[in-house]
Amino acid sequence: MRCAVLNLRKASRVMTRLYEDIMKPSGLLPTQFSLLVAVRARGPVGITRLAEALSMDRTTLTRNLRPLAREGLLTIERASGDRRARQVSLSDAGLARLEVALPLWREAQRRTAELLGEARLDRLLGDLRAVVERGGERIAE
Amino acid sequence: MRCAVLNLRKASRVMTRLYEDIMKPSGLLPTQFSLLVAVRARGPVGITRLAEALSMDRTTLTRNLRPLAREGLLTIERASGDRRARQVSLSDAGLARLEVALPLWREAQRRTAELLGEARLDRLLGDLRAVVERGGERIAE
DNA sequence: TCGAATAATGTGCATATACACTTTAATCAT
DNA sequence: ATGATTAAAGTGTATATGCACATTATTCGA
Repeated sequence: MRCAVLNLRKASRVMTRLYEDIMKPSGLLPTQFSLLVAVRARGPVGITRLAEALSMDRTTLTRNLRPLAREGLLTIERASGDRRARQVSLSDAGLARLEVALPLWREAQRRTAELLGEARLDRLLGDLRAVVERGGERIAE
Repeated sequence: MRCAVLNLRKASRVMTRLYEDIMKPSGLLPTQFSLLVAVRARGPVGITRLAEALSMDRTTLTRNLRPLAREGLLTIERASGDRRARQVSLSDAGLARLEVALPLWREAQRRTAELLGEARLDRLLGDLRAVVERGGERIAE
């Protein structure tokens, strides 16, 4: 069917399984890997800001952090200034885990490019970003 | 980041919220709507076959059927021939619900086309289908 | 300064997702 | 015919997702 949400969700399921398979030896699921990468790129960062960067609901992020914090891959600490806020940081173990996962992630990327072709993949990524940019503004309401 | 699974999942979240908002008055979530449409198109259909059509794990489908069966929108009955199999069918209430939801779905489609432009949306749908076709074959292994 | 509005986060609940394992029934090979 | 294999489906467990509501702390206006 020519339905945007159905086709996005279907493709999302397929791609998630592909990355999961390849990245399994790292012990990280694709979402968890993305989360660690996002935290590494932003240094200590608040939950709300991190959620916005991932176009993810804040409360979803809170729970997605849990298994990673449980494993000690990142830390969630009360901020020094604002006592409401919490800062998420990558731990040394988290960085080490990322280094295990990165080659596997690159292999999954390679496999994806092989499936679709570089040009089509680039085009798809651009269109997906357009969806996020143009459709994601409701979040700020 | 130039990551296929991250961008697909992000876009999927954004688009899901957009459709959810618009379709809310129907009482159907996007996944549930897609499921009813898929059942309507296939008449009485087995769980495994339906799951394949949706690129969805069979056990996920089993659980996704539950709230719809609970509301009486579809029925799940033992097949006459094979006593292992179950047949999923759309009920009259399901059909009625679909007719409530369809105009809302069309509005969500219209809004999506407005956000991306017709041409870009068509291109995106084609690329997503390519992901499903080329990446989804692992399921058959 | 103190009460109201705002901001950052967490919880309860429900759905979505899928792997590993189990159960039951059909089919197939000998 | 019967034991082995295959096929259809369900369950246990864990993560992913987000809305409604609650909590706590900051900020801001009179």
